[in-house]
Amino acid sequence: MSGMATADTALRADARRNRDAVIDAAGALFAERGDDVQMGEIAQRAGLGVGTLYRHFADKQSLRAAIIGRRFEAMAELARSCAQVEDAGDAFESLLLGYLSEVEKDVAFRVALLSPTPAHWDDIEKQKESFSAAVSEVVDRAVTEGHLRADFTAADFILVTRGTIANMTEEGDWRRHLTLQLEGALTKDAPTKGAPTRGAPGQSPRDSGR
Amino acid sequence: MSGMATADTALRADARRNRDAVIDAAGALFAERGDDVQMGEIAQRAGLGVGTLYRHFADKQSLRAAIIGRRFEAMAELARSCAQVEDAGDAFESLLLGYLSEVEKDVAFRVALLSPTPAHWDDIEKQKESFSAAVSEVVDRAVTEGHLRADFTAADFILVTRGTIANMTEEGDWRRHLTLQLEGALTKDAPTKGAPTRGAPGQSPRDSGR
DNA sequence: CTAGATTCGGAACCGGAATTCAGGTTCATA
DNA sequence: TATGAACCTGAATTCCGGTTCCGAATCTAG
Repeated sequence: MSGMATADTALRADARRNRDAVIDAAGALFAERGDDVQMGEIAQRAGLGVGTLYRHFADKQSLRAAIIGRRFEAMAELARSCAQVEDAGDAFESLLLGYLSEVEKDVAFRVALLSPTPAHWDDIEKQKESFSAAVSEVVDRAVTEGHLRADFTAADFILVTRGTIANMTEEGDWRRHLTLQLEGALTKDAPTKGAPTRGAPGQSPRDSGR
Repeated sequence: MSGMATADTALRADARRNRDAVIDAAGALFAERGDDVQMGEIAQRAGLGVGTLYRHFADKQSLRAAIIGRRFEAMAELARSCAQVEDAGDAFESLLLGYLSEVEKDVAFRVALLSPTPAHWDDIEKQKESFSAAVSEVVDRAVTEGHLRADFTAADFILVTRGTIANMTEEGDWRRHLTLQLEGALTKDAPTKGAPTRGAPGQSPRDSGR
């Protein structure tokens, strides 16, 4: 029931240093180009030989898992910290925005978030749950205080963010999408935008985005 | 109407038959397992040798493009047909639901919809535009008649559907996500759920076309 | 029915990327 | 400092799936 993960196994000083270098290099590269990065490139960027990567990670898959794991860990951390924020609305907002802006920086993470979890990932499944729990806290509080529709849940948070993430591409502007979703998710007063419900005097159909 | 793409080039009878077989096989396989299907498997399922696939398509990429192209074509068709529906609300609803339920059946199509278009795809870009135009018609009409928020556009339709598609996975239930989005996108009455605000005519389990 | 062009089959070929491994090198302890 | 375990390197190897190639099989015009 304890130190199981990767950590403390008394590595030789240089070994640990190198392992970290690998993680950094891989993290950066994956974040930038997703999965299409080759082991050789990672090694190079870390200033090491490929063999070294394999001394620390069984295979590419494991390396990636380690990287993604970190991200999840960080997100769980973020969620926990947001759960401490006084105002429920602020807590929710900072979680939502914080999460998304973090995700925005990492292609590989995005891919991981959009694809069904690859089975053997179950140690990451842990982190996910931890994250989910914290999110739940924040969401529930926001619901209770009337910032979100009464039936909104942590699962919905995932749905909404996943949707937004799917629109983090060249053309599709995810903030717009988020707004669209929120103004339905947010409790009905929505001061954010001026979305007039009333009669619709002719609006010009040909109207480009912003 | 006009004969367009690759079609009628006077192929030997059996050749055309085989080509169709390839398209069917590939279509089914891609729809089921996305990109991780090998040429050999497609050939086998079509009851042909790999060589034959290459007689009809330059490479795997082209084959896939052909398949995806069909789907887009079909969607454009769907959109055009929905544009004919009398009631603007019904038109929008049937387009939205029709589109999504079609997409739901095809993994490869989903992937194509979520990933940035691979450059050389430009003949597909055509179909996309055609689709987009028809969607625009439907959407604009729905907006004018007050079924959708005034600033809703065809681009938003893409955002919303893409978001929904991203949630077409094992656990995440996309219908719920769609509801969440709609109740913000739809003009402000939304009584569907036990939301704290007032209510008006609903809109969730509507009828389906006529 | 026959010749010649088309099309088919599928084993062999290839390129690219992950993974291995046989030394050389570096750390840490006595 | 000396010594051996731990670690590193990177060329060689393995894997894997797309693509090619050409004799064999099939069509169709005449």
